[in-house]
Amino acid sequence: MSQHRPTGPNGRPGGVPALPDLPEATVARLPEYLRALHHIAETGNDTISSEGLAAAAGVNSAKLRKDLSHLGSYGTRGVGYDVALLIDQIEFTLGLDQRRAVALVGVGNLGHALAGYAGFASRGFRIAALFDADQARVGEPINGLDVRHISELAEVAAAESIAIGVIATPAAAAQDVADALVAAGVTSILNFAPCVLSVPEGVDVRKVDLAIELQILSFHEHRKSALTSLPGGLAEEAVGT
Amino acid sequence: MSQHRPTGPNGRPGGVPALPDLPEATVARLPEYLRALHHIAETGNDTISSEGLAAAAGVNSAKLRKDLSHLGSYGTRGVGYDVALLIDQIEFTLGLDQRRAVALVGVGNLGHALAGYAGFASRGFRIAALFDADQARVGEPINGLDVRHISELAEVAAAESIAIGVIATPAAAAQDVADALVAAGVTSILNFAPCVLSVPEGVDVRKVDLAIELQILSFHEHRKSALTSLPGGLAEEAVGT
DNA sequence: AGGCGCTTGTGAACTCGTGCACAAATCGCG
DNA sequence: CGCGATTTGTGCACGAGTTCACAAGCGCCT
Repeated sequence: MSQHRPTGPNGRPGGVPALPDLPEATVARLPEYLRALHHIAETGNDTISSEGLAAAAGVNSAKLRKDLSHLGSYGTRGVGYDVALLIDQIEFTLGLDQRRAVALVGVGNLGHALAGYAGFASRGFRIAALFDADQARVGEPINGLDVRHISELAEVAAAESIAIGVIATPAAAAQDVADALVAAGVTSILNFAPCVLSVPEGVDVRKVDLAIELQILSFHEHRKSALTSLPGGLAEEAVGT
Repeated sequence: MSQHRPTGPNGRPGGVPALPDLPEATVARLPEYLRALHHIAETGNDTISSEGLAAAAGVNSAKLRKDLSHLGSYGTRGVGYDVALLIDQIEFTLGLDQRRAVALVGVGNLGHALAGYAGFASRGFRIAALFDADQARVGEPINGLDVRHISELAEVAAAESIAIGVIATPAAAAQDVADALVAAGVTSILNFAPCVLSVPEGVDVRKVDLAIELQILSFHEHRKSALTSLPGGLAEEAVGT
């Protein structure tokens, strides 16, 4: 990640973090900008215009500029943005200057794949432990880590200072796992199980449901095929992410 | 899925589909309502109030009512919604009354897991074919399906009338795969590769990036830990999905 | 038959997000 | 040194989405 911590223009003076209260929509796009910036850095470019970065991230350039302006003024008019500086700045904002430890619960079909997903390691995270409720799976080595029983969660979470948990269990087990994660001090959960989790205030939950994504696409398919039999054109652009 | 196709109140008369031009935000929530409804149906309930369904789907009840009102008037005042009728209605709207064929490209770590994910089959989709560019993987049987070489894509897509494609390849290959899918007649793509795809007008793309989800959680972690050292309380609710 | 309690459906205010369009700032060149 | 080309940062208007609050409708009980 970042070596030097720039105290750029309008940088947070006196070591007090800014906490500029970013719009949620902006936060959701920052990771995309970050990925695009890393890609641009690899091609050897030192600076990039808002137009170029916006294209690489698949967004409107005005939106990108407004998003970045929320972090502070890190561009140079007439020139563009310093790629390395912007990478550092976004990584700091996202809290990626420290490599965060993640607990993964459920090493079934999907959990297995997640445990081996290189994208986590390369983008700021370290899968610190794997858990499962099935005693038959406990002890199994996956990607250099032994699966542990869910009952050890609290102990391991404390030892590894884990604050983020990933749930990749069947829906029926997900709420129990979420409760256990919260009890172990986890305050952010990524839920792959197709169900709603209830968690105490202060705990963030994000949900990824693969079937839902397909169902949304199905709707648009349905709509498109209905349109072909109607007079109006079939103008439709890629649906927002 | 649905057996009978109800022509409910204000139902589309004369076989002309309604196409009520649903707000995109509503479309994105319908699958969640559908999942909750199936769950409620399993518990034996025939009707459900907006309050109850909203709780099961994790949303505000006013929002739920407005969403459902876009599909037409399928509730009964003083009573609630007929569960079976609503399921049929949402499935029709999402185009799930036909089981849609899906092509999965890339049977690496993640693709393997997706190929075996039971949630697709149980929620309206049929993985019709698996593809990979690596000749070493071609022929490998996964979950009852043989992996085929990507060059066969167009042929198979036509034979199986595949309109939806899933990309689970490395980012470097994703654009080529997307081009091949579009050439094969696919008009909806679910992209798991961490990159922006460019596709012609009329093709829908949805992106799922697992690392991005974690990075968004990381931001909130970062923010929470910064807040603990500040005067104000740490009030924060679960972040929107 | 009539009234009462409950629940839906929706008008209206409000918040949030987006995109245009332009002023301000910076660089390079003559 | 000044001017023009270029690009950022942002004020403003617009549109989408959310939430409140309540009228309209339905069933049940007396």
